[in-house]
Amino acid sequence: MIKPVTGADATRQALIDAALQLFGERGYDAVSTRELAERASANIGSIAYHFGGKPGLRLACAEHVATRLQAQAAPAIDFASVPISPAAAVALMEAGMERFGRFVVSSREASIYAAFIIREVMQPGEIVDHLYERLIGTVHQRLCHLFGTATGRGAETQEVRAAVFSLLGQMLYFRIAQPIVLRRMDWPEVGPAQADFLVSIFKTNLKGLIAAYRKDDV
Amino acid sequence: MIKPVTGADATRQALIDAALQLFGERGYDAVSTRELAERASANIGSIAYHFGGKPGLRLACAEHVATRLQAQAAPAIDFASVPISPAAAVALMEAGMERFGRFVVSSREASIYAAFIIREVMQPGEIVDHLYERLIGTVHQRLCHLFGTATGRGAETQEVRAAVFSLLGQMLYFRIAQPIVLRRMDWPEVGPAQADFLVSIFKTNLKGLIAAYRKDDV
DNA sequence: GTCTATAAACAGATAGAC
DNA sequence: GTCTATCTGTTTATAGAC
Repeated sequence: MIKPVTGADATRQALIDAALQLFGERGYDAVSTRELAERASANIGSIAYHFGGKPGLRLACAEHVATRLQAQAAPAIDFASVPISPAAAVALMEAGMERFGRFVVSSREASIYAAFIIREVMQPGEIVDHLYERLIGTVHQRLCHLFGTATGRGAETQEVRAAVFSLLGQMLYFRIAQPIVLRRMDWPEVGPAQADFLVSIFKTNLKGLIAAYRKDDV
Repeated sequence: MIKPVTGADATRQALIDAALQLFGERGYDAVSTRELAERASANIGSIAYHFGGKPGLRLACAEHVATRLQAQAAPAIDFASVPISPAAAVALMEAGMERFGRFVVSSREASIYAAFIIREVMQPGEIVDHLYERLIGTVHQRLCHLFGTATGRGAETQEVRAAVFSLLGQMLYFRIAQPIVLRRMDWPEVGPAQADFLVSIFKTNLKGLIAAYRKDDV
């Protein structure tokens, strides 16, 4: 099965790329099918043909995001199901922050995905159900295993679950609120130097959180 | 100057209340003026009369949010300009987390404001400029003073600025992503018990962050 | 100030030519 | 598969009655 770089599949992918960007930037309802087709260099009818309509394109975007982010996060969390030592758990999380955190704050791809996801999360519906089951739930669960091991707590305690949300939430915030962050930090953009700095902040925060939740410390 | 509870001012306020809720829930572009007027028990023409049009109502919403949140945050940060001891700074921040954090995660008002703000932040324009100058910038600056004092660092260092964003970001995240949090935590809602728990999480995170950034520790 | 009628532009969906 | 023309409903803005 060879995928052609042009033709139907190319049009389909161009529509998803255009939709992810525009839905993320301005929200699903604010984007017209005409603008989507124009951005994708396709025609209006192609949306109905490939996805059945605008809602179908929205769901296809969610599937694309889930697949791509799952792949991005996999190296950092795939070892999360096997038993490991607390020190190894800490090392895995730091490596994950280094890799995934940098991706989140500096890549254009993550910018688009984060905006799409947060807009769906704010407007619960079938799309967010899909994202939770295919992406958010499993990633969070595996991170809980790592954080629970690192702190000597049960992976599925309420404290660990909430702490992992704190970790994920701050990363998402630095991505979503980047215009505000740039302004306050006096940065023109998030280039390599700024990404390095933010990754170091994430690591410091991670260390602080692990220390604060470590079982024998509380 | 006595404000009438009915008449022009009441209509104006009803429109702002309805707009804040609907803009936050579905986004500015997704809400029609007809629905706004209906929710506010007003007529469509009143939006043009009181605000000049839909964009004017949007700006009025931002002003209302900035004023209300500024008032909510004031008790926690108003002492932030006077010199205080590190221990006093820590105590002020913990008290602020207790008060403001509980307001953020459990009040309906904060839910509406947070959704409105995050949508504007994601779509930079004149509204977010207004919010930054009237609310975000000053609150962040004062929190930097507290956090800088608590950690023995300069209030305007990059590390302190970023750490304060981490603190604010996690609170905003728990509010914005509440549907996801409820699902993962197995909560039916954020009632008093859940709010207590989340506040305790915020406090633990604050302690962890302060410890991680304390000057003599790094 | 409040409310209604209407205008001009826009939306998504679809039938059908190629 | 691609593209266009068109249908039906909805959008914001506005003019004017009360």
